[in-house]
Amino acid sequence: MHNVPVTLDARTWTIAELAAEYDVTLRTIRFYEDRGLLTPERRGTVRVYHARDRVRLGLILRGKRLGFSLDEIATIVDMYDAEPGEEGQLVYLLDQITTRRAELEQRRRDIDETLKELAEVEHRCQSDLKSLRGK
Amino acid sequence: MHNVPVTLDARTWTIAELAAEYDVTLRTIRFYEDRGLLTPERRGTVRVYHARDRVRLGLILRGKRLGFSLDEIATIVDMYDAEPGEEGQLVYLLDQITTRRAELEQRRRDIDETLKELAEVEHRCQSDLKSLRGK
DNA sequence: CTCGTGATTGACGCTTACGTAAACGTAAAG
DNA sequence: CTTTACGTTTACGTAAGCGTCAATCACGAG
Repeated sequence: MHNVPVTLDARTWTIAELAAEYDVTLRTIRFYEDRGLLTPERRGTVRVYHARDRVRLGLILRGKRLGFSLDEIATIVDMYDAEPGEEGQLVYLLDQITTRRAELEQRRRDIDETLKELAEVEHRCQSDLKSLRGK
Repeated sequence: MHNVPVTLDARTWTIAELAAEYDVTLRTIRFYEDRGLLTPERRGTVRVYHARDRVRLGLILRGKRLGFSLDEIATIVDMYDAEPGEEGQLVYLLDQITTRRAELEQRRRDIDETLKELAEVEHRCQSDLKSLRGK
């Protein structure tokens, strides 16, 4: 079903390449590894990042933009490549999804309200500007 | 235009009431005051919160849910009750609004993508569950 | 061999956003 | 007057999320 070819897609990245692409520091990437969010291959002592790591980094940063903590991001990101596993695991995952979805929908409501109010402030500003210039 | 009656709406709140209503600690509310986000009246040494403060607290917490830092929240919240002021100020405000709107719209895109992907994971889980039970 | 480039591991520092006492003030109730 | 409830300031503690050295290693080019 969701089996993925393992060795096709042989492209790899260095830590510096990923850092440049996503505009974060090496320190940040290594920190995410410390926190268990990334698990690059080691070739000797050096880190080698595969497509999987690259995708995960993208997910992590998106999670950050959404205001999740790294711990929360960990549980979210881990859902993406969870293996089928046993029933309990699946049920747990589905529960997590429900929770996260509720949070995200709340955030979207917050955003919409804020955008609406910003639009009002903007209108105020613009009419204030007009009456100031039209004076 | 946007003048508001000053003394109507005489209802006030204690710090504990606000804390209970918004489910935050007293410490948190006082901290926001330290950071200049709230400016309750003082009756002697005691803090007295008016409708304005209550609204601002709501805005602050919404900003937090959106993942803004308190500094960013400060600039956002301050836009809401900015006085007409001079032209430069208005232009600055309009610029801020543009910036914040762009951020919020990015966040909304992030949310929508995440929701979409969560839905996919959910489908996977459910079909996995079925094949596990139907087995 | 040596230099430069890019990588590594500590380890300490810093900011944000509060938590958590400690010590004290005040006002109404018993 | 003492207790109780609710408030206050001061101040140190802490977790998260990195920044910023410093010292070291590996390797290809000259």
